[in-house]
Amino acid sequence: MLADPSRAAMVLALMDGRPRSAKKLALDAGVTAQTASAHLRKLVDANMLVWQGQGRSKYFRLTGADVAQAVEALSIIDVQRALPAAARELRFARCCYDHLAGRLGVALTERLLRPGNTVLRDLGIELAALESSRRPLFRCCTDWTERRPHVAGALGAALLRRYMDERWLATVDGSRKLVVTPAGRSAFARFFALAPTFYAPD
Amino acid sequence: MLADPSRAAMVLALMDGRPRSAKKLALDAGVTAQTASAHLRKLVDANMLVWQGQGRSKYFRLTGADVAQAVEALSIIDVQRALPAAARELRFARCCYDHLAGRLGVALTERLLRPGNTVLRDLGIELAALESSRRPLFRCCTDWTERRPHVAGALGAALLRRYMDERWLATVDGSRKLVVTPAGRSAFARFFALAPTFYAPD
DNA sequence: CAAACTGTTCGGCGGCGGCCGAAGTGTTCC
DNA sequence: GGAACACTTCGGCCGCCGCCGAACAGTTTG
Repeated sequence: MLADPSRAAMVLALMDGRPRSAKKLALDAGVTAQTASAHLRKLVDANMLVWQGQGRSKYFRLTGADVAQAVEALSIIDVQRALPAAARELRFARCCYDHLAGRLGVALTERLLRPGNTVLRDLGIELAALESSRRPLFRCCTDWTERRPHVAGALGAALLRRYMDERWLATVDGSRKLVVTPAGRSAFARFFALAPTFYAPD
Repeated sequence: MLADPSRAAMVLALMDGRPRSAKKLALDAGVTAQTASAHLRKLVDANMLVWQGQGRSKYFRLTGADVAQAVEALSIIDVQRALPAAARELRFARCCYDHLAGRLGVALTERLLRPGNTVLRDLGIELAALESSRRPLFRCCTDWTERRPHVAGALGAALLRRYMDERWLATVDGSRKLVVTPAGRSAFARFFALAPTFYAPD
């Protein structure tokens, strides 16, 4: 499924967890609508995508976070070689379906797990409320560019939602890439004790 | 790379971490030697396999445990559907490169993490000795058939080695599949408090 | 040395599958 | 109603790539 460049482009475009129309995905992949239609059908048959009709459009999204994780896992092979510039930026911060991944995701997770920290309380995140959802509260999702864990599951999703709501992170041209806003730097410093030097390039 | 059935068969055959000759891999994939040679060259160029010459033979193995994990991650999509009989058995216990995965791997890991347990001491496994190696001592590798973590890294490898040395687990016809011996049942009950009912079919 | 064996390169065949143009269904908007 | 739009189906083209047979290079065995 992912071996075909067009299908890979479509799935990659959906990696931020937001639905897209068939037309948009065709443009992303650089193929005509009828070619895209065939590909999307295959991806749906393979249980990787689901869709929802709305008017005359069909909106597709990944079946679940696990599909995104499987796709992320594949990046490991490319990591070995020199990365193109665009991919380098992805390493710093990106959406993995509905939670935060990359260097930043790993660093924040590490702070979150430090004994005695009060990050969740400071942020006002209620674990009890999240536990009502059917999905697991906490999942450790191995970050394939960093080779270290970051937080996924309901908590991971709630945290990313919060970062976005507060405008600490912003999306870049509709891709999975994320950038830290000035407000975000200040907030991550306050809540997570993240030093300014963290943002320096390698 | 993995989209081709022949290459997939070769990589799958190497998932237990042991090297195999080009000829053996050609047989596993059901193709002639010259076809296999072309595939193996591609897999090496893609940094997925490495080889080592020995006499007139070339022995191939996976580049590392991370490649195995990426391959494991892909199985998630198939898990959704009805599994063929052979795959069902893989779910119970298998090698993931050099450590134990599947239901059994997850269960033993869970016991290992219980507060106050003395499993490592009982087994006589020296963490200090493992720390000398360059690879991480402990890695949490998400089990893609169980969706729960099992132990990887140097410790995971040391544990599997121990299970095999003690003949608690045995390989089945050279595949990744593992079966628990009678001695293994008794040992896992003693050291890990694993109930006999654990082995009952779903 | 020849014989046997492992792995490789070369050349050519064949088929799967991705691609598009054209035409058809259903929806929205005026 | 008709025009514009989103998506699908059909048919046919084309190219990539996996496959093998044949021939070749290097190693082991007698």
